[in-house]
Amino acid sequence: MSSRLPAFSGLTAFYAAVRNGTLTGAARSLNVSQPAISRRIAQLEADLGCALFDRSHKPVQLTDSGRELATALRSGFDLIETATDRIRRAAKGRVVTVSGPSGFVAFWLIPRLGQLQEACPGTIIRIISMEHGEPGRIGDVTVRFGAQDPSAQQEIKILGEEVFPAASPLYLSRIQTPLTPDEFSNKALLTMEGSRRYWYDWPSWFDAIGRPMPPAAQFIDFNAYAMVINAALAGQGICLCWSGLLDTFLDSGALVRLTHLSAASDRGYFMSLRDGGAARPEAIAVLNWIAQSGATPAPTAAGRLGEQH
Amino acid sequence: MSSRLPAFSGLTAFYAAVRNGTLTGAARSLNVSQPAISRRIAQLEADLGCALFDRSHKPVQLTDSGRELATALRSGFDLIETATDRIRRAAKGRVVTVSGPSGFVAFWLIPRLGQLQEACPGTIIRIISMEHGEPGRIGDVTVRFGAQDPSAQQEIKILGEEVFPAASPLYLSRIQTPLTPDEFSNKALLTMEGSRRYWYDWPSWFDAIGRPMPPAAQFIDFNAYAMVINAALAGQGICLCWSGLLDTFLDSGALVRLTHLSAASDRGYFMSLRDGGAARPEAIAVLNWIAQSGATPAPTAAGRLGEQH
DNA sequence: ACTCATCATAACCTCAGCGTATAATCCAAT
DNA sequence: ATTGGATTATACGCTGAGGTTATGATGAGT
Repeated sequence: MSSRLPAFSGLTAFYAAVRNGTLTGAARSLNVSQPAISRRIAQLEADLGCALFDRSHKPVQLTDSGRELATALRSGFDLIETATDRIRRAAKGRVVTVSGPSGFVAFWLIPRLGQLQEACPGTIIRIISMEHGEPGRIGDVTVRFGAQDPSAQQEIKILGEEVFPAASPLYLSRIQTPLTPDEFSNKALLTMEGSRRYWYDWPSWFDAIGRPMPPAAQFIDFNAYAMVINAALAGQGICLCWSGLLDTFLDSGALVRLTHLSAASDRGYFMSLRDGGAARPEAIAVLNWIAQSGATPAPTAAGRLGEQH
Repeated sequence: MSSRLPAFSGLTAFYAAVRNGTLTGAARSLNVSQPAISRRIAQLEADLGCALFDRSHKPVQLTDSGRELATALRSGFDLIETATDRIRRAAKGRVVTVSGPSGFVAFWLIPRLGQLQEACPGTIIRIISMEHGEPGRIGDVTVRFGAQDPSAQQEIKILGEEVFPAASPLYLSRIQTPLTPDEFSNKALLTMEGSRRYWYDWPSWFDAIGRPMPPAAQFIDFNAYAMVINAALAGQGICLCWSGLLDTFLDSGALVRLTHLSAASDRGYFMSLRDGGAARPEAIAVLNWIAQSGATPAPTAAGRLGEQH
């Protein structure tokens, strides 16, 4: 590009003044101070060698040269803005956003991200971790944990809730093994702080397996499930594991299941498309891949979304 | 303008890369370093959400998005550049550049600039001060000092060379007045340093009036006539005055002519149009105004340029 | 395998361009 | 004619955006 084009800071300041009617209005619209606009336009006028505004009036009025430049800038900027908008939308169309509870994201989704990317070339996966209770639906594909909601739009259950205790070999090496639930007294039990009974915690787990809560258990609280698991992996105590969520750690032996006993409910991880039937094909492809990779073998009666017969 | 337009620093860097074929070539053409171009384009790509160049090749190749953006930028920048070029040329057409010896500029032309502007509304007068010996012709209207050049294109003599000594009242109050040339001994004579005998200096002035150079005169040298006159105005000595040039100071009494004796030659200030008969009307108008304002009443035989019967 | 050109990134530096303060000026209302 | 408010221009001080250099990674040609 020739150096004959003026500095764009001046052109954009000038054009903002044209559209806003005053230099003060241009400053507001560009989020700078009014003197900044004044100087930029003065520099542009020095470069061009003539006034673009008639300053014998307040607010300023365009000169003939200013009018000519404004027309060219409108056309030129519109061309560029239209092209960049199309490019941004095309790029955004290749982005599929998946949101879910932080535990699910950290321990189920992210470990499988490489496989997901390979399964969906050309799609950029964007992940948003959400805590329980955050409002609304964010992202093209949304995963939530909870009970089935019969009035909700179509959801796929990808993991049910089956919970059992586990600990790391490091922890177990410091205490006798195997450790049965009856022997949890005086043991460190890792738990989610501020639990709202939307999932099993230690008391409700023991209740579900029909055993009393062990006396003198020591609770260590965290405010995110990822921190609970990180503490368990570090050998700091016994955690509750959701079946299917921590398979990578259980399979690798980084965590060891402590008993065949488990508590189960009809809750689970449910996945849905924010836009339902109007979802983009890229989003449907991501949802289908997650569904077929989920530990729960049987999807809900709606089956795979997007498939037609 | 919407904030949706990307930063122009990125757009211009990208477009320069497209036109130059490589980022390195873009850096050269924009006079910045190659890393600066690299970062600017990276920021643009982050804003747009996609790659504009395919970097698995050297040099880089445009992606589909890059090609689309390049097309839009070519059109948009061309519109803007064409408009700004027209505006610059129109503005430049209103500019008439007058060049002349620094003494003439400082003491004759600039004091009359207000009147000239009033006589030529819509014309921007641009003045270039030149020292003797500088090459060529600069400016639409050129004033030179020297002898008439019969082979030169049409010139108007605006001031002849008639030279006499003068001093300020401040200086004269410190010495006896009136001061005749015979009494210049031991007086401070202000002179142009490095005089090349193209105009009167003190020795040649005394020779011209048929009197001996006064012994024991004290010369104070300056390298510009304007400095000589400023020193005289400040009461530091006696200067040589060119008639017609310093009328404003003589008329106001800031300088006082010391003798009716003067030296004269056929040299003088000659004015011409760089473009001769092809000069723009604005330039012709400026030349005519200067000619009619000059102290020399009779122009050369060619008369006023640009006048038709 | 080697060499060269091209490109990306880290670390450091500085001045272009910002904001604030304030004065000048136009315009509408009184 | 006066006044108050809005708009614009300019001086001064400050800082972080964007430059540079150094250097490593990588593609392409030989």
